[in-house]
Amino acid sequence: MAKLGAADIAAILRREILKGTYFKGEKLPPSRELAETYDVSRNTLREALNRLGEEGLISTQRGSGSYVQFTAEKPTASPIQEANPLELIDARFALEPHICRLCVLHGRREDFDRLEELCEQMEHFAGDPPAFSEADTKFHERLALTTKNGLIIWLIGQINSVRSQDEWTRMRHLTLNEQMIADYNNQHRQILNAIRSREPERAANQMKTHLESARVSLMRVAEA
Amino acid sequence: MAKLGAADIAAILRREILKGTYFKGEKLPPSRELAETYDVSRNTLREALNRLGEEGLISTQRGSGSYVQFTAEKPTASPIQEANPLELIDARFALEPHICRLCVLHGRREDFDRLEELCEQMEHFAGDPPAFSEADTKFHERLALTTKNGLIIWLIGQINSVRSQDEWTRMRHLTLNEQMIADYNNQHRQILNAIRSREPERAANQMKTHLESARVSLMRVAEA
DNA sequence: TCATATTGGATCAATATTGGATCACAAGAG
DNA sequence: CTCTTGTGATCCAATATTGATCCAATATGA
Repeated sequence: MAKLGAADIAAILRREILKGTYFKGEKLPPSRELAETYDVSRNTLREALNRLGEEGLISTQRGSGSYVQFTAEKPTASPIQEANPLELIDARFALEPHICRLCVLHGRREDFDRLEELCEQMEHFAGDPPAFSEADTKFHERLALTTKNGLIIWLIGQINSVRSQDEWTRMRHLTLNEQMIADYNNQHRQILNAIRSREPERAANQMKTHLESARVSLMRVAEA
Repeated sequence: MAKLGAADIAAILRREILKGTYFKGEKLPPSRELAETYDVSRNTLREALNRLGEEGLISTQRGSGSYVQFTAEKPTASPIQEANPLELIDARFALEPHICRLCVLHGRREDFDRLEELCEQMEHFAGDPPAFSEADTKFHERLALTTKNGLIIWLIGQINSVRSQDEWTRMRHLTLNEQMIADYNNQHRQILNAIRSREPERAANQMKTHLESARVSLMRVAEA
């Protein structure tokens, strides 16, 4: 990265403030610290702060610090909403295989029965992609619930609420022909069987296979 | 972590309240306790509470405590805040090994250099548990950043912001003797080496080993 | 009810941190 | 060359933080 000047630093900080990283009245890090963060001298950094001060974005008080004066429209937007489908599937690749392992550890009869039900639903909806897709989502949510780990359940919930989920769902429906659904149903069965027979690694691997199928079909659509 | 001041504490608590972590009327922990939690003097903490009081977010009653006055739009009920340390480590078990794989895929020279720096920092702080712990957190954050996956970075950020993180940190410091730190440093090196030599599975496995160590020492403390 | 513990309120001197200011020097652009 | 910009260093002045101690209001429980 090229060496940054006062104007660059001012631009960076200006964007941070306008973006809403800080609430109004919050204190910026000390000038010495910011200088180190951006790898410039404190003189340069102070010059940048002076410009922001002239713009009225911050006010700085000797001996105390610099304080944000600007009120952002929507403070702290969640970057989660901008995730793209490929990021999403990588996140699933991280979480879901291990979720399968935890299902083996913490799952009980009734949990497996519910998963069984959902499998049957999905098979029943083999000719109805939207209905199948809905049941599929429930199946993955149910897997998360079976871990009995509140944090993981929450994480999966967050992932499912990502806005790009819509796009993902749309793209998904494009790939969901009967053959694909049959494959997925088979994979879901494999996963459930592995969990039922208490084989954590096999369950995790079946999930990886499943996700890999999903990724491949996703990329095939993405190219088109 | 840089030393926190009254403005920082106020910012942290303000965000918690606005986010809806506390319900209206709920009592905040005693000032002495909060002071210890954030590792500041009670004077500083009281200064922070005073500011929140002037903003009308809380009201404090002498001899009784400080009470939240603000009603959050959506009382959140984010179950993430009640995660216990074991749930937390299971979530890490899910995410971090795969993060290592993604680091192999997406990491560049400069990413590895930064990780290298953090490794050196941790080794340098081998005799200073709090400083080591801080660098350790940064190392894991940096791994997430190296994936270049915004969603995963966000997920790790969420996990790190869990309130029980404090408890986890506290318990952690109990186990951090020099031997433990030496082990961790070795494990971090192994992880970094595996990533550098582009061996995704070895990197993931090293991370599993690392997390397993952490889990074991955590459970040892939990029993005591 | 009353004794005790807990909680917030307040003050003070010592120390640490922070922004303000200036200077000599170096590098690059015109 | 000259002018601009950034650097590193140093010192200063304003402010913040600390740790300790005591007080006052409230909560708790016998």
